[in-house]
Amino acid sequence: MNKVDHKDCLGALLPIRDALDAIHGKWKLLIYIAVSNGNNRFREIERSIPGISSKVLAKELKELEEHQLIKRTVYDATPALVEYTVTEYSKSLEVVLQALNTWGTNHRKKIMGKR
Amino acid sequence: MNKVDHKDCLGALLPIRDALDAIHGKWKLLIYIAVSNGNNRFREIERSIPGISSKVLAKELKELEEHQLIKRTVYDATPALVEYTVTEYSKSLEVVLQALNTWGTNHRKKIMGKR
DNA sequence: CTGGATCCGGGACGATACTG
DNA sequence: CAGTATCGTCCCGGATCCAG
Repeated sequence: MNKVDHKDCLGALLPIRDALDAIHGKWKLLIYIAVSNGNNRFREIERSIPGISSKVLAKELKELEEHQLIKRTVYDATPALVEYTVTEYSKSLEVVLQALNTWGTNHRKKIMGKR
Repeated sequence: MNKVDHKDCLGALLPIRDALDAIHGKWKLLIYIAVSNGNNRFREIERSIPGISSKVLAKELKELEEHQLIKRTVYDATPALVEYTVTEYSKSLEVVLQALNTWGTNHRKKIMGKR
C-alpha cells in the first residue's frame, strides 16, 4: 500500500493543513453534527450545544460556510428566519472522519488516560 | 460504504479529537517529517525547520513522544547526546495522513485561494 | 549540545448586553 | 429570531537569556 515517500511529505503538508483547518477547533465538528442531526435554526443549534456562545457559534458557522460544509439560507420573513443545512459536498468528509475515528480509537487505547 | 449514522457521530467525536490533537498544530507534522528524514539530533531538527525556536521544539517533541510517534533516546556522553527517531507505531498514521491529503487537495481546489 | 526559565503579545474563547 | 458589540480571560507560541 502506497507509502508516502519523503519528497512527497513536504508537498503533502499544505493540503493536510487545509484539511485540518477545515475541521479542527473546539466546536466545528460539534456544530456540523448538530446541523446534520436536524438542528437547522441558529437558536436551535445554540441550544443543542451546551456551553457555546452566540458569538462563537456565528463565527464558526461562517467558517463552515466558507468551507462549503454548511449552507446558509435566508428566508424573507419577520422575524428573521435563517436555515442552516449540511451540503452534499460535506459528505466527502466522512471518509476522512472515519479514518480519524479509527486511528483515534486505537490511539486512545494505546495512550490510555493521557491529557 | 458504511455511512456514519448520527448516533455514532457524537460517540466518534472523542477519538476524532484525540487523533486531531496528536497531529494538529503548527509544527508537529513538520517535526515529524524532519525526524523521519533523518534529522535525529535536537539542533539538527531545529536547523532543518526555519523559524522554530528551541523552546517550542522541545515542547512539541515532548508531546510527540507522549503520543509515541517519536522516540527519545539519551546516550551517556559528554556533552549531552540525545537522539530522536520515529516509532514503528507512527507508521499507522500514514493512512490517516493520506486521507487528509487526498481530501485536502481536492478541498483546496474547491475553495481556491481562501485564507 | 540539550533544553529550561522568563517575559510577552496576539488570538481563541467566553459572558453579557444590545440591535433589527 | 438571528446575530453584533464590547469587554475580559486564558493560553499558545515567539524572543531572549541561561543552566547542566
